[in-house]
Amino acid sequence: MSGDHGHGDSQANSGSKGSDSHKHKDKHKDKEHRHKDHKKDKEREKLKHSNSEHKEHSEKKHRDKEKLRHGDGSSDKHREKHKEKDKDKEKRREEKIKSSHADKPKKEKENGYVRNTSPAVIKSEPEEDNGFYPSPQHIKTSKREYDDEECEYKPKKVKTEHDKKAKKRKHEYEEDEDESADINSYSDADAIVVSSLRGCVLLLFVVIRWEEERYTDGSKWRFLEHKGPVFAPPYEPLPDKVKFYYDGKPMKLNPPAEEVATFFAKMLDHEYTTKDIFRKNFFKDWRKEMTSEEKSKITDLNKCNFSEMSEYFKAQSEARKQMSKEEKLKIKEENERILQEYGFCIMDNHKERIGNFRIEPPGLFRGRGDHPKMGMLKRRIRPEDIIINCSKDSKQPKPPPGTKWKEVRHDNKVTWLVSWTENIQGSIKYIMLNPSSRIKGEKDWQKYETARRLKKCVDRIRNQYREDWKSKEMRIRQRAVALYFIDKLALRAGNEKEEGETADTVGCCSLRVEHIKLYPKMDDQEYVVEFDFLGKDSIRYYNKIPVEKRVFKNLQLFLENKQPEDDLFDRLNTSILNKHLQELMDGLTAKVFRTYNASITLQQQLKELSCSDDSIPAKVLSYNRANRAVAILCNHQRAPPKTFEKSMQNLQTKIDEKQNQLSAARKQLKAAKADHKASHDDKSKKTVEVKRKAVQRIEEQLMKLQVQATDREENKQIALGTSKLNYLDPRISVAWCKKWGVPIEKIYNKTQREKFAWAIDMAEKDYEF
DNA sequence: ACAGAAACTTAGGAGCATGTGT
DNA sequence: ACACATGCTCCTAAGTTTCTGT
Repeated sequence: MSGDHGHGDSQANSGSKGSDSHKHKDKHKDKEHRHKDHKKDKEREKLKHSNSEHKEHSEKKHRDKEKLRHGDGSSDKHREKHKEKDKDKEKRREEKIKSSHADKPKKEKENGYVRNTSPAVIKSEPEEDNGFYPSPQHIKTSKREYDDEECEYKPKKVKTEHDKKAKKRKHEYEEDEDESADINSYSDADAIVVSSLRGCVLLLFVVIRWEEERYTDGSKWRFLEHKGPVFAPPYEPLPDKVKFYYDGKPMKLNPPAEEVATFFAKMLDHEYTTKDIFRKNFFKDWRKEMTSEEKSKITDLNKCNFSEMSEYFKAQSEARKQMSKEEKLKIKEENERILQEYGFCIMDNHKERIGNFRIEPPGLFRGRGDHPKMGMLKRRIRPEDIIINCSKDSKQPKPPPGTKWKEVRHDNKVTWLVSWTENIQGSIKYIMLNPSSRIKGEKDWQKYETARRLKKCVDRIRNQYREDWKSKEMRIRQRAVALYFIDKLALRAGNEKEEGETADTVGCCSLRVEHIKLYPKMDDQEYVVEFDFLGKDSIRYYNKIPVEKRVFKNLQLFLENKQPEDDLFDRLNTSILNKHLQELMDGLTAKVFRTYNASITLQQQLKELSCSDDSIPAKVLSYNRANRAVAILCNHQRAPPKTFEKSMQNLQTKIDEKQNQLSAARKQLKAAKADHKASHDDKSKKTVEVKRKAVQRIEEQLMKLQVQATDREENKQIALGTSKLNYLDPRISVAWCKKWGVPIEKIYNKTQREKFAWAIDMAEKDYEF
């Protein structure tokens, strides 16, 4: 598998800690060989450019391409939080800082490092980005202002009078409940609303949502009506012929124990059913469901044989695939009916799509990465577990016959419709609205507006933290270095987590000593920091970057007298950091940096890569590359598709074929030309034209295939979706499409267009983030 | 001021629907 | 018409931030 990617291996493997990585063969091996090749080097080059926003950071960004997924079971090291501070150590560190601070001016001169920002300048800036919110008039007057003002979603009651365009829109949208309304008069983005209108008696005012009134008191809605959740179907006991064997002997289980056994049987093909923790947790929870008789008999999971059950389920799913068209249609219709009945709610004057109206079915918990609770039983949720949230004056949802809700409340300070407490972590789960809803769209918009406000003061903040690297207080230095990482590397904040409750993953503030390595010199670079840790979802973050000398020195200081499992930033946590950020800019938190850096990178990359001479597919490739730069920045990875190699080969075959076709066509053209030269008649002239066209067409097709191949290769282990959906201001993409004449459908699929309807509606081609 | 709970966003993967080429 | 690849939808875990109570 690695043989054909020669030069990527050393890097890839250097970070692989997995001692039992062989267990994960197919998937894991692939991930381990996320290799570096020329294309990727190019990519990396681009990324460097993309960070020119950080130009005041003197060093260039060197991002290592190898973002490897970490093997399971590699760090079952026992950890102890050394939160108890050793007073002596502390004192010594503080003293060291003081002394190093004392001789700083000298050093600074030596370095020729001059601060170019006078305090006065720093001070003058806050006035600009603090405390200014546009009046309602600002928001209304024009589209441009819509884009450029920070339409801060500080709940101001804004009843919008619409500008021309909005009026037109309103006219279009403002059909009332007449369900025979002409579907064609609705925009694509509202197709979902339209389809929901069919067969629906509910009153509906489709008004353009993101221009509607907001609430000043923190309430999220006035009216909320829905039908409650859809519960998982009840358990259907297995037919008698399907047997479970214990110690080689058939044994009929009672339904509760049988149900849990089927959960295990369904997962038999998964590698994790072989894991000790998984098996242990499962067995413990399974036994809780057994009768005392079963309990006394079944004492060893290794003696359990679930294979008949497993076969049965495989056969069932096979049968489902083989169903006739009619049967499939019937199921589809039933699903549609349920969607229509339970999938929508009325919030204020809109009928809105609900996100997840189905209650999570029971099953075995599988956390990601090395999760201590994997295999535990996720219990069935009953109506008695459910809290309903709706408005007092709405028609309350009815619990299934013979059951009761746990509670019905009317809390309009929150956006959820239904909640319940989950039994694995004891956390609360919610049913909320779809991303296309007004309430989510507005929030999304607000998020990007906050990021844009950061754009205005990011220079000031960067100067500030660079200044803070010199502070005499340890906590301030730590805060400043952490913020630098968050800004430069788009790391997550990194909350503390309860040990033993979840997989051992970290973010910036929770980095431990063992997660970084310092290299005063590496190849031709100085002050290189190597990061290697598991982040959210146990996705490995591996990166080597040169940092400024001062950062490097600080890191050395933070590492002094610490054990590998000690916190790197022992005087810092997310709440301290965010409090600080809040003082720097209203609404600023650590994650805003990720949003800001992602969006600004996209904008820059698009500017750099787009070329008006390009064909549409080439432009789309440029877009995907810009998108990819962001995904790399944010470390959004995916497992290479199972069929990757094969599909790549197929594509290559197609390309080869096209090339043959092309040379054949060219020959024909040549022959036709010669023919024409000889005869000079009309007929041969026509033939030349026909052949010329053919060549052209084939050239285009070939180009398209090649572009496709490039795109796919570059995308092997990078997931574009996450950044597209959560980090990139959609107005940038919309504006780009308008500017370069690329249909929006090339960039966003239907769901995405629904989610970003607000942006599609408001961004013009000159929009700037 | 802090801890724990609540609320809400961000995340990757499974599985299914759809489209495409033969 | 069929097989197969691809893209999309759903699912729900895992984060961050905010709120609440002491």
